[in-house]
Amino acid sequence: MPDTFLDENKPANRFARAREAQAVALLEDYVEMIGDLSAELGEARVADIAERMHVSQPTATKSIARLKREGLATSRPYRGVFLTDEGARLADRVRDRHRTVVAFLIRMGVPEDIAELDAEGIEHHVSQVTLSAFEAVLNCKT
Amino acid sequence: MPDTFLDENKPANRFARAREAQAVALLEDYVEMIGDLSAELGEARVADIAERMHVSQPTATKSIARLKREGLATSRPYRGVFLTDEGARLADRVRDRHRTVVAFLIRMGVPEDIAELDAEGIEHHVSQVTLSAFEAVLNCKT
DNA sequence: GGCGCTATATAGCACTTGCTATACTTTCGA
DNA sequence: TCGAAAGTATAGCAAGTGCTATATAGCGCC
Repeated sequence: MPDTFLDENKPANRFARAREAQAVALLEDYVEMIGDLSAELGEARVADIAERMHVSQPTATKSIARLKREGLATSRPYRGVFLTDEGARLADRVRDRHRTVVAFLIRMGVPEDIAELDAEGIEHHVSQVTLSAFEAVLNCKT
Repeated sequence: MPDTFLDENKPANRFARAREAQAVALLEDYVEMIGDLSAELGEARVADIAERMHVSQPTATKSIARLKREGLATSRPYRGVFLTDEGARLADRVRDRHRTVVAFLIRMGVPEDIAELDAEGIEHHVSQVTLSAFEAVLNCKT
């Protein structure tokens, strides 16, 4: 699994690409969440992850299993979940991207609460090129 | 099923909302595609839909069945697929929204081909408020 | 009119992401 | 220390979206 997901692969067409991005979106959300919890509480417990993701605890466990399969996290039974180096890098990138998208939407005149909601869906589909364009807008046109 | 999907429901949080949008995205893509094919060829055949969506023909059939369940399309065995009034309205809205998002990204400096790719994923997560903000940018700042 | 090609439908499988119910471990207080 | 509460894992189910393989219907051509 490459360090960056979306930008490497070039699926057949825009629909296939969007499907690809959607499959990765969940992983990105979980990784960011685990990173946040680790920073806040020192560790990420399954129960906390489930609560914040608004899913049941077994659902969280199942998704965490996928994170482990993908090499993004580790965990031992009845212990907390920890990000691998790769997972931590992904979490940082996801968090930065989220902040950029939210800030960009707000700059475009979108109310903050709606910017936050929309960004959660949009961010997973923003390529590096588009993200850079957003950053350019944020930096230049004060 | 309301005429507009995303903007009506208010799921528990941003993650639930993003999941909601994702479930609707496929329907939107199919509906838009069927609308396009009907306009171009006079009717939308399963084989053409499958080809353009880059999925197998049985997969297209299954998704069309869901469209029919949701009241967005109709079809008789071994005949073409047709949009209901509601489906046609949705198709129009989806097409307009897609155009707006693409145009907006291009205005932000994103190359056209990348704008097209990213828009396919982004558009399904753009609320009416954000879409209006995009339109405002397109109209005002010439 | 019937034969074959094409289009469509159906069956059956895999995987993902949800859920509830239940079993098991850990932890903490009495 | 031991038992209950809390946390975690597992089992089993549903729905959605993919796929391949196969059956069936429609259509055109001889």
